[in-house]
Amino acid sequence: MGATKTEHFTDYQNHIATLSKALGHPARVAIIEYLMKVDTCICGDIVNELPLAQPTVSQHLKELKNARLIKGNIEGNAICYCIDEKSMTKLRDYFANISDSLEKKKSNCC
Amino acid sequence: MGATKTEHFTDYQNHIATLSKALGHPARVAIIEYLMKVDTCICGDIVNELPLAQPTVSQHLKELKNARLIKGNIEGNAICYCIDEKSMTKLRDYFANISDSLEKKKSNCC
DNA sequence: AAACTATATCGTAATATTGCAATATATAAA
DNA sequence: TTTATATATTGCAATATTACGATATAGTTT
Repeated sequence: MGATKTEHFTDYQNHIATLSKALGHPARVAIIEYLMKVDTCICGDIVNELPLAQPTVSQHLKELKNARLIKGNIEGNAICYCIDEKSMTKLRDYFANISDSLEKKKSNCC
Repeated sequence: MGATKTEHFTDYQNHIATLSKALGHPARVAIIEYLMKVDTCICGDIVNELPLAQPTVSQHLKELKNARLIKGNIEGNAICYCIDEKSMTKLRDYFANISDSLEKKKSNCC
């Protein structure tokens, strides 16, 4: 036990869960927000923005990268991180679909 | 260590993280999908839909309820669960905002 | 080459999550 | 009131996550 039984669920369910899980930590939400704020993608200094040690930030960046929420390009010495538009679009579409369906149904049983 | 340092982040960041985290497990995504599918809110039998034991499902439902992604009304013997529209709207708005901003910027640096 | 800078990895401790059997609770049906 | 049904809670084992100091890696600068 302790391990998620991913094999029992559909690829789509696992994918949405992976994307959501990656955003399931305030530090990672903060990283996304920072990447949005700086407009152009930044090369480093996310560490200075967050109240966490460098290895911790690196770990969070890795998780966002594994989930494909961000991309990282090597830029000489530093690494240039930015948001992966595709994944964000996927999440937007997922929740938009749910929200719109609920609005149409107006199921007011609860 | 091991505990998330929530106090270092904004309420908004923590809120988005909480909602995302709640959907960060395929079983909970499956529950949401099931609640969408059955149109009217169901009273039980989610357990029969999932490849997990009853206490495990109950626990997942509790987490979705804690995050306010679903609501549960006592209906005699059983409990009537359904999606909380407000939280879904919040997530939709969050990701729509990010997606739209990215589209406008067209920051093609990565 | 040596020193500096930026980022990643390793190792480890603290805590959280996942999953389920056993059990509790509470309403419904007999 | 006994029995059945639906859901929650408890307790516990296995695993995952979070955080960070120490260290490694790799490019840059001097």
